[in-house]
Amino acid sequence: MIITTKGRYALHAMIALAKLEEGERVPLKDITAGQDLSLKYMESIMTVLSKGGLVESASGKGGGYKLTRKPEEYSVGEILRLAEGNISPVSCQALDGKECDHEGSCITLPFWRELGDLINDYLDKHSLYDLVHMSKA
Amino acid sequence: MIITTKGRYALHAMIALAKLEEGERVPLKDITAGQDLSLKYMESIMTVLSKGGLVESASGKGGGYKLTRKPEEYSVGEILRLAEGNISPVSCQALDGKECDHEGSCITLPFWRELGDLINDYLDKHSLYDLVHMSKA
DNA sequence: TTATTCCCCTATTGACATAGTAGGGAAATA
DNA sequence: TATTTCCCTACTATGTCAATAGGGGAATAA
Repeated sequence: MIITTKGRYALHAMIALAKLEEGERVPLKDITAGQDLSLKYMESIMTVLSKGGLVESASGKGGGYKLTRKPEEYSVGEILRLAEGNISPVSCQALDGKECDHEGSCITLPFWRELGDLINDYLDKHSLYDLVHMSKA
Repeated sequence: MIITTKGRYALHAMIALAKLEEGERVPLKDITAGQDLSLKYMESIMTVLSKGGLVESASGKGGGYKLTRKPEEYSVGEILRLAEGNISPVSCQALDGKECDHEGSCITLPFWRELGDLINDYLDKHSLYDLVHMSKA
């Protein structure tokens, strides 16, 4: 599985934030509401998104999270790559080219590389905005 | 990881068979030669390929495996799907639609579905022949 | 008949990733 | 003062992947 629950939670959180009014913030507990997982787990995910600069956080009363850009300025790819760490269809590519050097070069490597590119292209050409408005189609 | 070592071993075995002369058979131990994994493990993979009709087997002395069709008549996709069981980028799709029915319908589902289709299309449009001759390019 | 080779089944192991839960303390801020 | 993010740690449970190992049966060619 390339995309795990972690990436999906991150994406759903971003979608939730994308639906807010300009300037509005949402605290963790409201993001988590509805989905049955602990605040703590969602917190760890939001922290990654925050450190990566995809969302902005504010402490204290009235605080919470909000997007740093407009929904159309995020690609699904960057969100997922940040949350997942690594998105690649085969393990050979995941590692820094350490594996698969037995017997010189692997015949299938370019094939996997192209597949990886294909996937990333797809994820990059869709924006968060697209995702939010997809259901309306 | 969508594609695991199992799928890759299967693919490499098929590539090895594709390089044979017409009618020639290769026993398990020759397929495994070079790669450092047990006969038994490779055997389990070959059994799947055989049951799936992708290769033909013959017992006894002089026996072994060979392709049932020409290399250009296999798509990489069918080989991988057979070996892996399931190739899909997200777990929601992997299950028989059991999950993700919380709250009616998931916004991102069509997005994942399209990604899955994209991947399968890519895998299906490349043949075993392509793979064998890729390195010569 | 004997060696070879596939076929099928079972058991076991180790490693690693995924998927969470839980708790506490510090700092910011309305 | 309450709320809320931030940051850290520890723990567990489950599952999948990746193999290794062993044994018995059946086909088949030399």
